[in-house]
Amino acid sequence: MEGKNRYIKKIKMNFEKNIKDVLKKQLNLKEVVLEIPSNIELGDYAFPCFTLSKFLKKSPVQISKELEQKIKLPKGVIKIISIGPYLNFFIDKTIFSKEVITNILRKKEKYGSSCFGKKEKVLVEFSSPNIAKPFGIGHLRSTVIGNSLAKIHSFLGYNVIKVNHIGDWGTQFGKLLYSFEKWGNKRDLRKDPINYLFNLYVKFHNELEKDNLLIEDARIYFKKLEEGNVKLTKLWSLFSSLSLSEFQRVYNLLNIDFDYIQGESFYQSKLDSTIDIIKKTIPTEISEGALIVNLKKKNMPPLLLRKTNGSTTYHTRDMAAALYRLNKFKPKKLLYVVGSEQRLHFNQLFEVLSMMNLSREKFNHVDFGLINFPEGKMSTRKGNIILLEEVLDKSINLALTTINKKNPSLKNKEIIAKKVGIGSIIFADLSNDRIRNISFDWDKILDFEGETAPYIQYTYARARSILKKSKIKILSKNKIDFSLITTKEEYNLIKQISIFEEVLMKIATDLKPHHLAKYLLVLSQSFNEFYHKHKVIDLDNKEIMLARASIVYSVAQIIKNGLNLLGIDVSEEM
RNA sequence: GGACCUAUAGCCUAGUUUGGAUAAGGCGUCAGCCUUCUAAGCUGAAGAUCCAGGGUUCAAAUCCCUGUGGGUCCGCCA
Repeated sequence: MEGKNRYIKKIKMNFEKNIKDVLKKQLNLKEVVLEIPSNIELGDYAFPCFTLSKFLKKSPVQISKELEQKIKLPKGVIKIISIGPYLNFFIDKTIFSKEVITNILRKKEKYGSSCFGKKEKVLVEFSSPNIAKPFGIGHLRSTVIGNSLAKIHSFLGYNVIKVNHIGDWGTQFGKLLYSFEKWGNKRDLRKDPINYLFNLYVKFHNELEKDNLLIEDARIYFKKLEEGNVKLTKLWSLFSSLSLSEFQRVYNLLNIDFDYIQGESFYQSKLDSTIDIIKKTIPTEISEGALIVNLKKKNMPPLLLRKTNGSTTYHTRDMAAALYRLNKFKPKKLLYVVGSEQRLHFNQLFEVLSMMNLSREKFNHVDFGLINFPEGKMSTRKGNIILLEEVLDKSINLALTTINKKNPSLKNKEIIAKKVGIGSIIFADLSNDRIRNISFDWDKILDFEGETAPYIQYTYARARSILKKSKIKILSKNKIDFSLITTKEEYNLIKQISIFEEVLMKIATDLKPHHLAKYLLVLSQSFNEFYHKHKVIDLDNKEIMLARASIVYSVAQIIKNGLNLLGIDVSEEM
């Protein structure tokens, strides 16, 4: 708690501490707990009197009433009122507003950032699409969650390493190489690489249903690949480079980049030594001809290091990756942004690492739910998936249509449509707790009203438009009279603004970006309420105009900073 | 058979980790608001046995137990 305060309490006046000190002295207690009232009109802090009633042998209502009479005003507090069993504190809005707003005017696009992370390294593994398969809507989740977590950690002063752990190895490539040799040719491959390979993959699975011995052929092909068969390796690397250049299109669209693209194949040369280290450090055994780490004591199935035929599994490659990353980057935290269906896999992996005395706490499986069709599961193998590019394109097109309808004279329509269309898709994913499954619905994902990115982007454009029309230059050296901030709507905004940093810190702890998405929605809602109730541009009262404009400026700045941390762009107009 | 996740208005969700003041928001429905800073907006109304049943507590959507529904996973796929 203390450590937390050190980083986030840039505000000089520590209202909370002042109130606690006075209460502690008055009640002769070592510790008191304050709450934030549910309604802003009930005050800024509240002290519940329930627990006291036991040894004071009075009702909480009575205690609260007596305290109201006896207690002296803490510094920064202007009013104390007993409301039922609570003692409610109202702080000096002028001081509070001044400290919050001056802070943001000073820090601008850095507002909310800090040195909380102390430059410690955080490795984020995310996106990780599979070569030779289309970039489906399912891969959106890891991509945008990982990107957002990476950005937020950087913003909080961590040294972030972004790794794209491409699925480019394993029996699936045995299947593909086998299929290509049997049914494929290079001329058709060049025309439309991913679709062509994808169709081969689907064909393989169709054939597999008729003849389940085919899987053995696939395993043999993968074994040959692992052993460095020249012809297959050449083919594999052709598939790989064709796929990567297609993926790059999606990353460009989403404006996402990586520090390392190290697919599973990257660890191939490190597998033997990895197995050696594991064998030396912890007990392993041969079971049904395969090399395993037995995890029965941990109530888990074994970790499979080497298959009966001698080739490796993704367990082995993930172990190699973990050891390599610990050794090379010495990270404080490692985040694996991978779907929740792999939970057991990561629990096994982390358990083995912990058996090897490699600190378990560093490793985090940032898991998330599936994207399903309302009628059931999407399946790459069966070929019923939705392409991410298709979703993005549709969304951008719809945004363009909407602009033409609502604001036909707007300049740079295409650029803005792209920001809105893509932002909308990203936000739809990030705005709910990642653990929940998502039921894919075209109508829902192509909706720009209500709790969506366009709603927030629109709020931003509104705010910027006011500032532009007011012709006021908001500078940190401006003399702003904060005592003119008197309305409920204004103060509500100041309160919202003040907790931005706390929201980011929470995300660094529980790794859930939806807190930020929900925060930006509430901030935008509060702003729109304010917007409709109070006029900012008022040429008769320049002082009030300046005070209100400083709030408008601050809200816009936070929306910009916040959306950016989710990987979403804003536009000055829309 | 076992393990993990999940359940909040017609629908989608926040709140659950850290128990407190009338359970919050969006979609949809109904009634209003554009000659005044962008209506992708705002105001109001209707709409909730917080899955069920027990327990702990002054106080439970939140903690504990037992069920039920849904999802995911359970060595040679990743």
